[in-house]
Amino acid sequence: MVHDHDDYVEAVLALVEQVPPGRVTTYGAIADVLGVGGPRQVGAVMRTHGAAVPWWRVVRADGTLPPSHDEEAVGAYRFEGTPLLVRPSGGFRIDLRQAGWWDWVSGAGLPAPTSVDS
DNA sequence: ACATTGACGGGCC
DNA sequence: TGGCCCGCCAATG
Repeated sequence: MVHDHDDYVEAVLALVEQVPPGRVTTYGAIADVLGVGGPRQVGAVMRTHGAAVPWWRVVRADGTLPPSHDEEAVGAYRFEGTPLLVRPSGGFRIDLRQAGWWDWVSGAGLPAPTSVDS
C-alpha cells in the first residue's frame, strides 16, 4: 500500500528497477500504475532518489530525454541498444513504440497509456 | 491561506 | 515536428 511518503518513494524505485535494459517507461505510466499522485510526483522522486536506479530508463511521454545528464543517458542507450528516433534537428528521442515498457509484473492489469500507440 | 515551482502530460495551432 | 498554453498534484516560502 502506498500511504506514506517513504512507501511512495520505494514503490516508484521498485517499478523503475523492473524496466529491462534497452527498454524505457514514462513518468506518467508509473504514476498510472501507482494509482496515486501524478507524473510530477514521480519526477520529484526521481530527482532526489533517481541515482539509486536506472534513471535513464524513465523518459517523458513524448520520448524526449529525462532532464540533465543527457550525455550519460545517450551512452546508456547506445550500450543497451535502446530504439532511438533521430531527428533532423540534430537531437533524438526514444522510440516509445518499440522501447516502451508498461508490462510490470502483475502490477497487472493497469492499461498502457493510450498515447503510446502507433 | 495564497502564490510559485517542478526529472510531467495532453490538446491545439 | 515544434512551440505554447493550461491542467495536475504535492511541496515550499
